Amino acid sequence: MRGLHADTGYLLYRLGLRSGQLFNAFLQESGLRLRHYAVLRFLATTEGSLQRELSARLGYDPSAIVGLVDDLEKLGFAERRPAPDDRRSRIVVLTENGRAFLRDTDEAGRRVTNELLGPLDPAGREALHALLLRIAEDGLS
Amino acid sequence: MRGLHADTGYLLYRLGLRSGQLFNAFLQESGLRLRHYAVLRFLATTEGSLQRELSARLGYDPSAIVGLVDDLEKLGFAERRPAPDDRRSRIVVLTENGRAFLRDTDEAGRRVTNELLGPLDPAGREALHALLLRIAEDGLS
DNA sequence: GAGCAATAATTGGTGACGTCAATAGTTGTT
DNA sequence: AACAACTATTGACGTCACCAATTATTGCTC
Repeated sequence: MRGLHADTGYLLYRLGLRSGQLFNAFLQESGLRLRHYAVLRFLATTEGSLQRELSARLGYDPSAIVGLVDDLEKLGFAERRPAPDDRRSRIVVLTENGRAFLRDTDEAGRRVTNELLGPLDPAGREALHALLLRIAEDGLS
Repeated sequence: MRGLHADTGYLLYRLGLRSGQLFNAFLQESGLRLRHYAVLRFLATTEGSLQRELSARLGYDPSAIVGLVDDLEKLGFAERRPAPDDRRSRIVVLTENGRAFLRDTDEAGRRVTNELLGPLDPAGREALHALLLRIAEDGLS
């Protein structure tokens, strides 16, 4: 009989949970949650994105994007702009406040990752990241 | 500005989600979910365990354990027995049916893991598992 | 150019899940 | 004998993933 942690998939599941919890705890003081942060980080790479695009790239349901962008707009971190070529679409862009927030929290985010990856040396972290990326590319954005 | 997948913690979070979804899909036909499966697998390693112990080792809230063991009892995969030395405690043990279920689904579980780790060669999987184990030992059971 | 399928954002509902507070029964301690 | 600590349990609340339906708009097609 295989042990509890003999399965890589199960390990991933459990560690993913813990990772999400750590991130959410760190974001709590900002009034945001992990999902908001993911949207912000994605917006920072795109110079404006359709909500449909956010949904596809982040893997969140379109209906989830609505509320997330709502919250970010309320905080002044992002805003919806009409798409010039398609009036169905909204283009979500990062505001200057949003950019500042990302700058301010960047270091704290790193601390969280450090805590999570505690027992790993730099080489181990590098290796882990590379392996996860290879899995993620197969299905995730 | 760091990219979306530049952060190992976030990657872990997203892949953990996907892993959980895959496992749940595979378990759906059995009427169980991932959490039940985790309990069964843990029970298979212990020859009887207090609910309190299940909670601590699996990281689920004590109140969650109640429902999980209820379900497993209904399916005949586990049963509660009174603890001889402490009448507050119940000892949860795997039944023969539960053991058979684990045997039957073991191979299907491996298939799920294979799907998840698709792009990785055996050496990569081995390395990933070792790295995850080292992280897991620091906090998880 | 009128009708129609497809699409973007949105709303609403359902079930799983993590978390916390409270309770009943039991144990150990003082 | 009284009281703090502990086990299992119940209940409530908010978040989240998932799915169906709706509105406004676009592009296709006949």
